[in-house]
Amino acid sequence: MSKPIPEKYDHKSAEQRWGKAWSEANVYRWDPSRPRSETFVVDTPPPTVSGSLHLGHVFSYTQADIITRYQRMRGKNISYPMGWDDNGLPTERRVQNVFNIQCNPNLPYDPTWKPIKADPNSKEKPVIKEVSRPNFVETCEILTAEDEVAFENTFKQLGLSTDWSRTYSTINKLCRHVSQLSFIDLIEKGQAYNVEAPTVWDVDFKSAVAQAEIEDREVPGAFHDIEFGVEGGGSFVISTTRPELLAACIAVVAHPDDARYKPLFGKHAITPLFKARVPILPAGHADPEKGSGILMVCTFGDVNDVEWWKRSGLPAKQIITLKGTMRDIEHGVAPFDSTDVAIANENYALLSGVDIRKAKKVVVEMLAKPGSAVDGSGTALKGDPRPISHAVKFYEKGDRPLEFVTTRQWFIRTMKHKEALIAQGRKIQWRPEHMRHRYENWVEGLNADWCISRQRFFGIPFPVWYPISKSGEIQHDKPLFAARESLPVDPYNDVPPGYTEAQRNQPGGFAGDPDVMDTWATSSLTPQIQSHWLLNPEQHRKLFPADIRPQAHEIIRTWAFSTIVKAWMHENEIPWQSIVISGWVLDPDRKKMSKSKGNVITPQHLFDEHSSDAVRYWSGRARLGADTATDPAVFKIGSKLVVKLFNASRFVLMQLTDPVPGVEKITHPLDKAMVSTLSGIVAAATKAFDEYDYALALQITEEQFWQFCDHYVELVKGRSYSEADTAGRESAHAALHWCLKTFVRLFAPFMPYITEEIWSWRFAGAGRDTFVHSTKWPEVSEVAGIEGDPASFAAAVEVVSAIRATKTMAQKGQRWGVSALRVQGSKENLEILTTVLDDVIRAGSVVEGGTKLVPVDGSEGPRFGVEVELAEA
RNA sequence: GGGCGCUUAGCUCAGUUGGUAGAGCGUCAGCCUUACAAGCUGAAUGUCGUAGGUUCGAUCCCUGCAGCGCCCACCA
Repeated sequence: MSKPIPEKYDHKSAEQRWGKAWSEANVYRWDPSRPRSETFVVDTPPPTVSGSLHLGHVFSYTQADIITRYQRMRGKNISYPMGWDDNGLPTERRVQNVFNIQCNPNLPYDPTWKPIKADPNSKEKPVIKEVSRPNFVETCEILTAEDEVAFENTFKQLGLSTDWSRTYSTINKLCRHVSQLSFIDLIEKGQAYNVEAPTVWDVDFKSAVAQAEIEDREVPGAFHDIEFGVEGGGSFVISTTRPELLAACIAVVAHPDDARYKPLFGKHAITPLFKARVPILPAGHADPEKGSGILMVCTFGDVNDVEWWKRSGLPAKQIITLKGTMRDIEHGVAPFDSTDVAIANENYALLSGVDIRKAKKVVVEMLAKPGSAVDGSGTALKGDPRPISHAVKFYEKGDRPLEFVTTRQWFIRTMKHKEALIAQGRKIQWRPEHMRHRYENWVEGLNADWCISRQRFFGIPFPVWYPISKSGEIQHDKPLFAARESLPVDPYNDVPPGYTEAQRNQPGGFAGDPDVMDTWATSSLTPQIQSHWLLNPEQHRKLFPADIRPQAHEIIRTWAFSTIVKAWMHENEIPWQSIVISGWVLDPDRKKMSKSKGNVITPQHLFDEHSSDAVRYWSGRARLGADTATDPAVFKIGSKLVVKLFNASRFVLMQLTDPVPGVEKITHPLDKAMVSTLSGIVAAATKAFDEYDYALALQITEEQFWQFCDHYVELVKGRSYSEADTAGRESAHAALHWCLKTFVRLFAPFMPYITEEIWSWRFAGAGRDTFVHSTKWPEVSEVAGIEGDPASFAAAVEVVSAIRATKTMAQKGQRWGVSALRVQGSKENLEILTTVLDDVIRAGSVVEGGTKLVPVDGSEGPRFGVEVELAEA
């Protein structure tokens, strides 16, 4: 029953020992045989496998783990697999660098090829080898597997109770399968489509980007005042920050009520340099207060341009290429329409093929030249450019502003479903509740459908081919979709039904879709990946929708949003009952921890120095959604608590008889009071946990635990050691045992190692009770019928504290004797005190017969007046 | 410009049916007390951001304002 109790606690060996024991006993395995009603499903974030885990991961994953451990102790069958996000751009770049390879999707799979790591110290210019997409994916899996081992070790040391037997990675076959199924399903439901249209485009990555991946950055710019001519005479000045788009100008607009420009509406303007004849029209989005109040519409400068162009029916003048250069004049794009083709051509020749950053300078120089004005009388550029600072859209991983260019992309319809998506969000419990606003705010602000295609190589391909006409044109409007049964496919290595490989890229043959899916197109399916969705409908019913989605708040607009979209479109469901949002980890100066700031803290040395339990304690103290500063003091408090738990448990357990009396032996009023108080804590902690307020549960548990150590254990010591008072001793032992067992269970979700250690000494039993993490969460019913009066405990504490204070003021040790103790109080309060007076006298070292209780009237002020007389020696 | 959150002791933070302010850390003073000196005992510390309002009474409810942080939008 009981094991020898060690004298010192070594957290490092305990972490190793218990980690191994849990794993061998499969404590965290999901049991597929149990029904949905007994199951608790966690939709864990798959961390991006690149670099290392930092304290932010530790913080948020711990919070989810605490909730999950609580649910497990409540008897739930936990489904909690870890995933690795190794899909997408970060991995693609690393694989390229580490192996000196590049993906060429046009190559066939080469089963004999093996990746070789490049020497990172080599001074020679690397030779880049091109490999097929399947080879590239395999290489990626090799590289990420290494990181995944490191991640897994860190998470295991942290004590995450994930089911490591069910780990997935977002590029693996299962995820490719589910992602492609999702795509086909959305095609069939009419929610996915492809179209050639102006799309947000990153010129460095040469890929489309979704609205969710765009961020604003404040950058310097300058207003350039450019004079336009008016057909039939006259002129006006436009202020623009993007003079390089002048050649792409298709119209000029001003606000319908703007008196300055009203007379011009319906007329035509003539652009400088290119002498294009463009209409002057009213448009609501023009702000009379901004610039000169009149602006040019270019194809395409911003969202307004795109919107306006779509409605106008005017032909686009696309002058920016996918590479971020001005289109070549050879392709016959210049001069578009012009009233003076020769001059337009001459001017555009200077821009042809030029990088857009340089093009701005070139255009400005041309505009500043005498004679550049439309009527030839002076310069078209009026005055000097006026520097401003303004927000510009960037791809979140990019370095150059985004452009709008016309490309063919796959989209998922979100714009027309805003209402439904908000309604779905309202069916989900958000913790903290106010995070729901972020979601609704985002949905309401959507201005484009969700673009899911990326012009990258590494990722999940679209299960799509296109027929090629006899004349060699790829027929994008007649896509050939893979059959569901054939998934997953790679259209560059697999052949569409009815074709042969020989027909690939041939007139009359077919071509594979070259794009891959956006990472979020896969991450949006994490609940369905865990449940195996269409691949295993029975398992899906047991695991979908999930119970909780833990995640960070900055990815509400990406991960949470896209997951809600998919669950709704596929099955008209919410993906999870609750979404619990963790806050950010801030450095001690309250700045967000991030790689780019260089203030990232890695967890390993914190584990070593303070123990995993202490680091978890720090995470558990922070409330959901609250940004939390890294405070070394809190880690210290955590390790102090670990040590205290160890010492107090050791002390309590060593004084207990074997076997320990059952709770029915708890008869002493002080013991009953302690038990009742703690049972109240159990009820409150349980309620807090059910509302995902684990931090409150920890706070009240911790508070009560220190009370237990400082007061109860001290008060009860004498009785516990007593030879004479058998009933009193049994009562004390039974109470100490139940209280400690209860504290250990209450702390278990937060500090899995120290609690398991203590559990093993005396509490471990068979089956479910083998481990504290599989045992039952404490329940009030365990001590049903024991109704103590917490006031008696409080009375004892008050009087003992007064005795201690007297001794401390007298600079005496606490063992110093008390020759006389006089307590004044109301009759009722004295009666309460009397029930526990024996413990008070022993704990305070009061001489026999030295105690006097004096009843007084009135109950103002403190409950007792305590006079203490210290013994001479 | 729209939205959200925060503002309580030197520091980190608790404080919901509104009733004379709490914890830990730190500070100070003591104490080797039948576990724990990585301990124990005790002490000091706040016009609860600001200005109004509601109320017998406001840290808590309402309004304005300020500072900090975040999300979104605009960005010619």
